[in-house]
Amino acid sequence: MNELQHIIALLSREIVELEESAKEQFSFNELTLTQMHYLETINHLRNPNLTELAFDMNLTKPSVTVAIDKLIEKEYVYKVKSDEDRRSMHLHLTEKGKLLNQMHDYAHKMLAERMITALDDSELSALKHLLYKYVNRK
Amino acid sequence: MNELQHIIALLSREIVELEESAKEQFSFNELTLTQMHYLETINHLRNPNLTELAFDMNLTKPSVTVAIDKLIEKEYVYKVKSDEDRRSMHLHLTEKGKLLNQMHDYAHKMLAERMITALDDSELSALKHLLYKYVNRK
DNA sequence: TTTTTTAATTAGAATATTCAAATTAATTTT
DNA sequence: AAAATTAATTTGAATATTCTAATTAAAAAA
Repeated sequence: MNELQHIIALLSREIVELEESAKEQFSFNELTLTQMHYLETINHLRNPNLTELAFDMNLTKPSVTVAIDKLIEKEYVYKVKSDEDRRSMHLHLTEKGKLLNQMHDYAHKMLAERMITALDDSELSALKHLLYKYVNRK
Repeated sequence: MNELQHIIALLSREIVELEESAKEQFSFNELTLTQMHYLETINHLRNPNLTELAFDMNLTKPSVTVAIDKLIEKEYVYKVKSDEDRRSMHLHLTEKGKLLNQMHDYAHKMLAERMITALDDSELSALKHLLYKYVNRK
């Protein structure tokens, strides 16, 4: 197999593991995997309305309505009626829901720290520069 | 925020997106998110028995028995009775279940290709070298 | 060899997840 | 202004997910 692809596979696996252990640190234990996925998607789409969320997740609107009701009940999400279209409800994460981001931050911080430990200053600066160039490609 | 951590966040997001779009390429549509998670974990643990799988996923054994029955029904998994302990059942992915790995490979290949496109030869070789050093740290 | 422990399963029940069909309320088209 | 469309919800139902308690069969300990 392509060597770069192999290295990416290892790195990718490490990121997944860090995210999973971060999830255990934070007390998201009261949420199912599916509910976590709803929160992730709401976060990623930045306050989508219900139709947008359903479309992105390949689910029907009734399914999403019911799922969101439960996340509202558990205080991870709240709805805001749109001013432009009074039929439309935008979904927001509550402070509790936003812990999700802290969880991701924690995982990313762990990886950054491991890189700092594993590489010396010049290597680290070179890696940072190269990854920076990659993620900011047009 | 730490700059390296920020770059890692972007890279991490990109990997997640590539994995998700790879999932759509392959026809795993007949599986739920949870069932995918079972397959991922079986793959990662390399043919665990039921007890090991339940422990790793923080679930009870009856829950896992039932979930695995469905994945066997759908022909993604099969069980093999252990020779060392005839009570124990080891879980294996079928050929259909192993498509999961091809899916991951596809996502990693996409990322590798994007890196090849975004960087020139010397940059790419430097990046490969640095990531190699990182993932192979003791 | 009898007792205890362990791996997995079965049974039965609660909650979660999802959908199609019908409804309500607001917006857009005619 | 009336008709058609659209966003979200409610209703009712099927399947998935999970658990506790009880059972079966094999292994380990007494």
